[in-house]
Amino acid sequence: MARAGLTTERLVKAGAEMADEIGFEQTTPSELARRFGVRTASLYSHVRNAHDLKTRIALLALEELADLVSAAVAGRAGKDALTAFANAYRDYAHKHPGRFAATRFPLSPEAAASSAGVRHARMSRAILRGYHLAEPHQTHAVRLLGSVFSGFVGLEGAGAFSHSSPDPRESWTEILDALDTLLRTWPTTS
Amino acid sequence: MARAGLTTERLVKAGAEMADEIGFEQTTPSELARRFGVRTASLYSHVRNAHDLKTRIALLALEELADLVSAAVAGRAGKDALTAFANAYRDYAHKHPGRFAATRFPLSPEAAASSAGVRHARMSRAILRGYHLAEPHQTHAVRLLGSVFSGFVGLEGAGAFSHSSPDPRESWTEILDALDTLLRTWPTTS
DNA sequence: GTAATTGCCTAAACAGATTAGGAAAGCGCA
DNA sequence: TGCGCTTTCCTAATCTGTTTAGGCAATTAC
Repeated sequence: MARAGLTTERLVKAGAEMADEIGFEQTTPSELARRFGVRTASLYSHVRNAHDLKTRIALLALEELADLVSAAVAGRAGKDALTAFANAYRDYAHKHPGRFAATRFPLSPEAAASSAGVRHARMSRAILRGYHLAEPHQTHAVRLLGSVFSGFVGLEGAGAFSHSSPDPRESWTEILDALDTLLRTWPTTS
Repeated sequence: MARAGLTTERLVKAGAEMADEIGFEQTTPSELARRFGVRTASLYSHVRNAHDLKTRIALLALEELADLVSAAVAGRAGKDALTAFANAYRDYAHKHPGRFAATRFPLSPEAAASSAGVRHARMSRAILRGYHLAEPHQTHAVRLLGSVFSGFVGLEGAGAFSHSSPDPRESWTEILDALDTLLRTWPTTS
């Protein structure tokens, strides 16, 4: 019988594509096996279990996202960098909804430590370099940016903006304007 | 054999408590049946299926949250109302993590229409009344507030702030200050 | 007290996750 | 080329969760 050529990497890659097609929740070992034309049990030599598969997809997505954001931000500063970061993030979520959902999969401390989360944190701080915020204000601002991006894209994906006008893209643009203004005049009165 | 006294309402209520204890994902018909000391199949006279159970828990949580936020905001205006809204929201997520997760369960259009989502939207707009923003800026600001609250609490719950100082509460306070400033000086230059 | 109703049961089918052990494909090496 | 070793995928089996169909017993209504 011809072999299917399973490897951990191919499974995770295919799992990520599957997530974009049918949703991260529905990305299960059995469905993945179906796509490779093998029995479910055959995956277990390459992936520890269902949770491990999802973790690996999450790590892949975090790396991809970090690569894209990093490329988008390179050579930019100030508001230019802010919008490049934000748009790269949002574009990724739109093009790869399943992978984006995967980036929200709760990681174990060990998995989180080996993830691209560190790169994400560093990039957020890099954005703020042009705004000259001292600690602890910089950390607060990093957290605000993360909250806005994560929250907006999450709500948009959940359809929270679907039943009201105007188009979310207009809100996105105006919100980025507002954030830029806010960062330039951050109230450091604590 | 003595009856367990199952009703849809009791099941949903218990399901919500279960979600807070073991997580919304783990809130399944079989586990719920276990807690009531009945067979899983017995639930199916009161709840259509697993998805229906989760939807009902989500609707319950949305109502509860709307009640709490509404009570917190009553009689307040401006920054006072803003922080009351925000804190009620965040407190609920802390006290009821499972229910809060349930509020993010994707609802069908019909379920969403019959949900407390409308109340949430109305309350967000009420908050902004004190800031005198004209449309479409008010809508953009509503979406920003929703994004920040949802994003911050989501990230906090996922442990995204656990491995860096300072305490998220400090960020929360400073972010609310910043939002207040931002809303009072919203850049209407579109 | 009996009839109708309702509530929870048993039984069964089915799908997904996971483990153990087997057979055969492909590789390294004489 | 052919031998054995390793790896890959398989079968078989178990367990858990979801869901439907049909039955008996507890409650309610008269």
